[in-house]
Amino acid sequence: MPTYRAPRGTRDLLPDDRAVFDRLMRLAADLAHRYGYRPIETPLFEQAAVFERGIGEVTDVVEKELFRIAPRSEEAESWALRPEPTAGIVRAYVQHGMQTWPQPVKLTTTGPMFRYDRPQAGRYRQFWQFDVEAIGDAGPAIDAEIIELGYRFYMEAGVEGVEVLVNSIGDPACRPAYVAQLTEYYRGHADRLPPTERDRLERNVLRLLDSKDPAMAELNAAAPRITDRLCEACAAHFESVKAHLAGVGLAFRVEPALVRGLDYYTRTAFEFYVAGREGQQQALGGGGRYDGLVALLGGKPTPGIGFGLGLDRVALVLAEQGHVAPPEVAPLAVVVGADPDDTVTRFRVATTLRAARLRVRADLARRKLGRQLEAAGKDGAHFAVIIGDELAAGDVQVRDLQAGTQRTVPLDDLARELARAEASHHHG
RNA sequence: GUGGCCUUAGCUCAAUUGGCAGAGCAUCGGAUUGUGGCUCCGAAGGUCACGGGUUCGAGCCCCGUAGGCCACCCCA
Repeated sequence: MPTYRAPRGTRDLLPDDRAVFDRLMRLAADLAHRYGYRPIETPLFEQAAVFERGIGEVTDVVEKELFRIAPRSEEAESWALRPEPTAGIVRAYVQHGMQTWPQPVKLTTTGPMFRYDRPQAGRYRQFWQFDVEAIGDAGPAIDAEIIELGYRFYMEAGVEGVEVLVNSIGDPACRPAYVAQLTEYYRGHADRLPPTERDRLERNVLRLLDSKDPAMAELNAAAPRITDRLCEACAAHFESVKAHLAGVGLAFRVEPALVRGLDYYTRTAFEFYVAGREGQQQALGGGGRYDGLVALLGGKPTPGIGFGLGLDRVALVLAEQGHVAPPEVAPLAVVVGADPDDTVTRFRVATTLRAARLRVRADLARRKLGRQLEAAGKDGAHFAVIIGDELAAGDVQVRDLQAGTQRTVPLDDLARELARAEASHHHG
């Protein structure tokens, strides 16, 4: 029983896990770059008010999941670890006057987020998101670009069975009326609401729509739909988003029950979902438009849209779908020696090869040659450089561990020979 | 935050109605001392998650705690 362990809901990404994340993060960076989004890095923590104001005081994320940092006595600031990246990025947009940059400002970041949830498979207190934001463009085309970018991430990552769900949740012009109507509808059927659902009626009516309670199915099917109650501007925007998606052949499903957990969303909401897996962590990512957020955080009224994709869940689903981690890049050569104690020479030869920019491991453990070669084989190294008595004549043995062949090479030619072998290996 | 199931070596798992904690893999070492993969031999590795209780005796029964998982809640 270890004395110390990783905190609840966190985990260590061991080299094999980290290799998967590396690949995903490289793909994320490459895709964002391809689409013209520039990397940004904001702090892992912010003034708590950034999240309280931005995300909404009465959301679950702020009410019960925010990782608050106890303020030091001499400081008034109340801080919290970021539960999502958008609020911090928008804060940076306002702070640095990005409204004077060419609009829209297209930004991306990938990193850990923190939520004080009860952990489960695919649900962690520290989790990684690939995030993309376009701030300063109200048009529907950018919505489609972002949705398509997110979908492409899953495709290029190799995730199978990703579905794209889209909806419009209206704006301040039409949503209040819809919410009122929906509240009235459910109140009229209050006697049919399970107790837990009755609580949500007053807190967040929209949440009733995506209830998993079977008792709600019939009631929800007959509930008024936001897509039927959008104002003219929102309806036109939504139609255009769908037309843009159809224009690039991207399959999507309109899901009227798709609502978002954070207050700042307006109009377009979307989610990437993978069906048919064990467990309920089927939402791989999601996002939406947040036309009110910049103003909420002290900037001029500025539209924005973005998404966050959960890398932990992508890694989980990839593993479930049978995708294995890419093999670690094995060293080109391992320097071994007949004299177990002569680590000086092994270290020196390896250093020379590394200076020639070759990927070389030195076996510095004091074990006999057979064990050194065994370890080199397990490493997957292509060559073993064997140092023995030939060194007196300025030679070493170079053994091809895959072919089982071996030949004498002058130490002076070693780097050149290995470099040539590596080049021909890569091109052959 | 609610309920349920689970926790034995680094990993995957055994252990009779309560009666001396084991295997495979991995690790390290050996097989007449300068050659890996195969094979054989050996070693190390455990507070049976942690803390109490019952009992002559607890990995096994009871209570609590922690962690994991599942369903909620929520979301990525």
